[in-house]
Amino acid sequence: MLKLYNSYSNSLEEVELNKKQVKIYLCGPTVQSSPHLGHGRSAVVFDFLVRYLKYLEYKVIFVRNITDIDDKIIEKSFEENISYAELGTRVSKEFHNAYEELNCIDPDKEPKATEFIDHIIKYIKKLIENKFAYVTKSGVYYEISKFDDYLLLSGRTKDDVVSGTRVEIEEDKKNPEDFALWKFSQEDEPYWESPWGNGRPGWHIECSSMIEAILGKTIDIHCGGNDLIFPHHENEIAQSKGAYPNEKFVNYWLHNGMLNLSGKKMSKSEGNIKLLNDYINEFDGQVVRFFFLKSQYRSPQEFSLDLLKESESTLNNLIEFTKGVNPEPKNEKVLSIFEESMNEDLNTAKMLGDLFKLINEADALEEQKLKDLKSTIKFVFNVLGFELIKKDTNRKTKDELIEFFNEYDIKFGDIDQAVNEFINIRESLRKKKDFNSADKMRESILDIGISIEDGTYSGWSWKTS
RNA sequence: GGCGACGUGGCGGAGUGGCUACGCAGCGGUCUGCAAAACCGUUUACACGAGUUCGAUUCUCGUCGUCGCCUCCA
Repeated sequence: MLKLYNSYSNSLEEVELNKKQVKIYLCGPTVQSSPHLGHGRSAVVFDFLVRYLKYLEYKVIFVRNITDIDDKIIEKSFEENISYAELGTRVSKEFHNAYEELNCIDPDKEPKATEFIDHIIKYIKKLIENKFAYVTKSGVYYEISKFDDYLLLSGRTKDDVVSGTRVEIEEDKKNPEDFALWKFSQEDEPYWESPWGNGRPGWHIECSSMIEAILGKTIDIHCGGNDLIFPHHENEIAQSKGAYPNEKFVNYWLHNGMLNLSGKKMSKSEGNIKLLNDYINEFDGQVVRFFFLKSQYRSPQEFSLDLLKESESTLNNLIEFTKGVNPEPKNEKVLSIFEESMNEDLNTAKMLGDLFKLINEADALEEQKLKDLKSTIKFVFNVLGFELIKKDTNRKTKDELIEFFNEYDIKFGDIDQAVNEFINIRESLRKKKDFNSADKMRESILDIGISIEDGTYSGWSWKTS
């Protein structure tokens, strides 16, 4: 039985979902600057969720939005002297590239705020009709005091929020804590026409509106980073309940933990951001993905280069262990470890530990059982979006390879042939006990990412690293 | 200040009222011309103080510390 931690009830709940249709919405990025590792974590951990639900044979409808208009985007586009749309398109591409490298499955729908302006306007109209919103000289605002259940998600009191309010207080707001649904545009700012004046949507309204437009009034699971709990998700609830007071908005709220750098949250405001693409390029999307697997999704997770290297080692060891078998669900123990761990609020860290316990006992197994163990581990990792295949991270060009092998009078045809000839030359040196030269060759071929391992019984083997 | 989370071995990170997770790194060994890989072995941690208990890292209270949110954030 799948249990998930629901932020709304602050407790682990046995989830009840309809096999035929599970509606999931994940708050995606504001496309204002390049994706960082925190964005990666959110995308990957909820990708684990979606993949696991599919494994359990739920029919999932997965929506992840793109916020392509907001204050920051406008500000940034002014700085760069390009349009908000140009900036948004460019950054969206970077996000898509990163998602692909991380092997996150594409959402069924990926709505953009600017594509739903009409619907957003209708939504705001409804809120005004329902007396939850009012119009001023600067925009349209949601009136918090009209919504009794405000702050049930974050567990605050309204007094806390008022005292902590740090946003510039608009003169014409009824209460400082009221938030904008529609902001009238200033000079030069992009705008859309509305019944109240030219402007743009506020940050929170797009999610309520797009969820309704695409998934309907009630969804099963709403995900996002835990830094969105307040105010973003709190305001989404206020909007959705304001528009449809008698409908349940979200059944399960899931929030992932933040990524820390030396104990501090990685965030735009802290300025301690590590860009996703840097690490995807240096390592491999799968290594970064595996890094996220090593921690339970709600825990804060510590990031450092060394920890990423550690992930690479661990992943490579798993790849070595499962080498030469096809992914198949054969070993019951592995499958039960997988399901029991995932059922406990997607405890991927526990799963990994328990699987390694089995691997450590594997030497005692007879051949077929060992093979089944490997197959099943490979299968389970496939379900979670890993290939367990060594990726060729060697970025040498063909010309560089030709040049390298030329040094040893080897004509480069393909890599296997060239390496074989290389090894043969080296073997003859070893036979002549010219170990100095042989060791030099072994050393030099590391430059093109190949390590040669001499074995007593099997002669030698080579593998790319 | 308010609300919340957390403090586990060198680092990371699960978990449990009693059965020394696990990973990575390190160290020793087998093997090897050497190295690597592989395999074997190895370093017995749960902030501190008190309480409950036959027994607490796990429950309760207190202390100290760290972190998050308090309308920018995945």
